Amino acid sequence: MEYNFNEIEARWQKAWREQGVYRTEESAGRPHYYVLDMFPYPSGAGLHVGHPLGYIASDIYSRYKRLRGYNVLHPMGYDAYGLPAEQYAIQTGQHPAVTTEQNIRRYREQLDKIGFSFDWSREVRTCDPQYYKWTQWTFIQLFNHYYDNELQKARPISELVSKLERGVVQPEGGKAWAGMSEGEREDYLMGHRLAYLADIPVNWCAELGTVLANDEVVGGLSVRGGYPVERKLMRQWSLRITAYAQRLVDGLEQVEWTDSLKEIQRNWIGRSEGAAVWFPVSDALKFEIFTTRPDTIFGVTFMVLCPEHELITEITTPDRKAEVEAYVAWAKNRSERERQAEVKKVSGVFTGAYAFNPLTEEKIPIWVSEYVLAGYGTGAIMAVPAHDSRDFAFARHFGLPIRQVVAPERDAVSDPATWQESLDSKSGYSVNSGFVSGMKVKEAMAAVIAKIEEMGIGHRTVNYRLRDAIFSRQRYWGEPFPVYYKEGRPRMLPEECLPLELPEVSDFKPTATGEPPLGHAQKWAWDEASRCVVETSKIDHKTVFPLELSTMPGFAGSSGYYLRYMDPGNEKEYFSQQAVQYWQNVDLYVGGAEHGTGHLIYARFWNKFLFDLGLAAKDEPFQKLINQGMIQGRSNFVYRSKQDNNLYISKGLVKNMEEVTAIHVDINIVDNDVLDLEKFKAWRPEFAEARFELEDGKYVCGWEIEKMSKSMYNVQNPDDLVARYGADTLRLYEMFLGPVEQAKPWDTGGIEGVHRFLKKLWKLYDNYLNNLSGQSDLSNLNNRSNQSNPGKEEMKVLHQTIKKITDDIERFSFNTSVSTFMICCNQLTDLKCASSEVLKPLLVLLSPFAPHIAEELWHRMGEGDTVCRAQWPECEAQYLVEDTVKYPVQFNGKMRFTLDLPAAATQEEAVAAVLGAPESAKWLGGKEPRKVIFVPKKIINIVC
RNA sequence: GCGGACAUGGCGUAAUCGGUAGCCGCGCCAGACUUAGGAUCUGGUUCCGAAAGGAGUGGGGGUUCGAGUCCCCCUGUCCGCACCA
Repeated sequence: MEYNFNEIEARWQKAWREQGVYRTEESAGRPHYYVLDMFPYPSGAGLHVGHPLGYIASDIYSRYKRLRGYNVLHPMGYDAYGLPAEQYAIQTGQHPAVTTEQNIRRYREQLDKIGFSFDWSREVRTCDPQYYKWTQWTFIQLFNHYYDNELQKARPISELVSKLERGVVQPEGGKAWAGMSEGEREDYLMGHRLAYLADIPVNWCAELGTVLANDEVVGGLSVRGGYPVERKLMRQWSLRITAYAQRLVDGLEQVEWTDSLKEIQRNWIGRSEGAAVWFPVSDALKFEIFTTRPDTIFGVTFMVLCPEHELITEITTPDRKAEVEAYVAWAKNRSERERQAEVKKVSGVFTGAYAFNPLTEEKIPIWVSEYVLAGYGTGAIMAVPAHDSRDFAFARHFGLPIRQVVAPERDAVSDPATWQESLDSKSGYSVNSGFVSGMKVKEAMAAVIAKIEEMGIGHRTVNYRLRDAIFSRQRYWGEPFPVYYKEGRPRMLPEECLPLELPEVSDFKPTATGEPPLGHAQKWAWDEASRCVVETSKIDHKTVFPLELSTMPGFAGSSGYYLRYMDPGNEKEYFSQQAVQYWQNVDLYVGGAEHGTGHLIYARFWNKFLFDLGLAAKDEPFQKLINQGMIQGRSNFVYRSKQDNNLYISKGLVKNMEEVTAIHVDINIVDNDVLDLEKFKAWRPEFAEARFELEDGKYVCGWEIEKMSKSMYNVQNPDDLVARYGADTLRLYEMFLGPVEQAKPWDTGGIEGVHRFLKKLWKLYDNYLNNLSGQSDLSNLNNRSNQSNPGKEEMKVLHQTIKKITDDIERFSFNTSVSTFMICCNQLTDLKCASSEVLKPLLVLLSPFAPHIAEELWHRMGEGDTVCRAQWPECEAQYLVEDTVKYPVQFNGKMRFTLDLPAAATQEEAVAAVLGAPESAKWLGGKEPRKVIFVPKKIINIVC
């Protein structure tokens, strides 16, 4: 019988779906395991072969764990809110809900064809009101909580209020709680809520009409679309993720992620230890700076404020005023891109004012420069040009003094005027530094901190590079905020009124007045009395109030989705305690490393907050994480002659690339770099009249590795491959390509080999089944092996395979597993294996990788139940032991002969065998060997 | 500039503990069966050499009886961050 993969795969996919084979229920007593994929954004382009790479790997592991007796949760869903659907809507007027629904259907079809074991009854979509109800609910909780630095966890804001009322806590601003007005109190609390509204400098992208989070901006351009981004002060919702900075750093110790990804997160959080120091300007005025090098305080020769610093207008002397104002205005108008492009250009202006160094009592000039950032530390620095490269460049540019206070060796002082660069190293000794002179840098740091703490002018502190996450987007296609505005202040909707559903709008573009698209909504106002959404026209600011017009960003919906999978149908809670106590957290998370500074930080923060609320079971959401490598595209080119615009020259005949134009050609009309001429002519009208210069009768295309993208015609669609080779071949081939974690170009060159293996495997089983029914040549049967009595050789092959496959899966080395199967199949074919005791367990081993063919053969072998519910075979050690092993015997590292020894030979037996061998005599010459290195089953090494 | 990862045949890769480097597959070469082959099967395929033999895991050095693997330096590629005080 032929291996008819299309028929087999369709039939089993249907059967699995109808029987609910992959349904998962909580079941006490069974060990549980949660395998999660990063859910996809359903884009209009559909899946390409890069998407399933991680899904196949996680599917293999899920199926393996199930066969091992685990109750496995392996869900899938859609990250369905996002910019592309909305931009498509703006262009075509199609409602994002409609296009999203279409895309989801297409994704689902494509996913189904690959034979994944997802429990689709648990599907979540971030744009489903029953899902985003809980995104909104979490936002309200964030608003109603603050971070208690003593307890190191989130607590209800009412507790803070109570502490303030009892005087246990004093407001930082100086003004007492009791003396505050209602408004002042609300402002104060807003400064502590974990979700808060504030005027903050944001990344504003005019082209997209929205603000963006830091991880959505790269090099001053938006990640999506690559449009310019500028800094702008806007009133925005933010999440106080910085409150969790320390826990986000600490938590990395507990999880099994790659070192590189942990390092990416540590860098992003950017923890640095140092000191905060107050520098007085006058008796009434002082300002705070942050430094990681308190030991260099004796080397301060000027101070620098960022252009946004509030003190600038107060301290600037009248004669400098015009110049300073001009500089500040210039700096503020510069785009983010200009700033970043001109990082090396030094600019700045002197304010005319001076600060006093509290340790040296010197008068130090105060400057303003954009190299000091408003968003980090206090937006003000003490400049130590001798030991900081940026301060050094600034000092050189403006001719400011440079004073050495650290020397690489004790008293190795030189004239800084001769220096080419600053001495930034922390190894060395303090010099010219008063009471710390002569100390090592580390000791000097501690001593200076102790001194300033004693003087009450500063303290040890920690700073983070991480910024609070801006949570407002001026977009339509996102979760609405459960917020309305009363007397100019935000109010949360009552929890019972959730979800607050996204309203219909007439236009997805921002309004003429610059309001977000929700400004177009006819019905977008909150009636406090009837507690429902009413027409916008009814807003009277007495009983009917305006609702928030911005929506939540993409990371809102993806921050807690893994928890919702545990209990997706729950209408009363985000997820039940019963479910979360059973599943705990994600055991294995598979996805791309590009989410390292976005989703993976936000989700950890979200989870930690829910953990503080007593909802999440674990502090960290993702125990083990595997980053699948990106699959790049392999583009093909044709070469058009520059002389003759209809002449296309085969690659080998192109003598000079100057004479031709390389044109991207659709990889679907190219096979093994050979162009299909007829399909090429039919591809696009301009090629209809094409003529070719062929080599050996073929047109050979050029190729290059590029990003997989529509515009380069190099997108490999999995459906075509499934139709041509079957899902099992695709699954095996994607794994065979190389380690899951590694980035690699997509190349169909080797897919035939994998497909050939499945055909051989099919034949192996087909022969066995034919022999059973006596339809074929019985001489194929091996004497040593029949159905009830497998030969020892076959058992050896089987058990070696069990061991290898089990080890491979445990360490996620799926590419080597595929090789192992090929070897096993070849060996069993050579042995003419005809024993169900060997062939059946092999199908169980194969089923995580190639579930359809395994299932089909499993049934043909007479099994009733699905192979998915079989038991993973145990490896029996007796079959792994070789009777004898050939040992290469080496003298002084040079191999001279081999010896047959029992596999279980000991050191003594090995030595005796070597000494007894006639070959030894000439090397040892009767002497005892100096040393014998014996590696069981591998090698005997003799040192003479 | 800072941080991280990687470097093995013509290609994708393997070598799990420091122990015969190159498994498996692609490609290529030769052969078999065929009217035919983009089907199937068999054998070969790191490089140099007719062979014997020699060289060999980006380059240089070190540790070791023994290094693709460990340490130091260099080169190259990829990724992350980037005026973060």
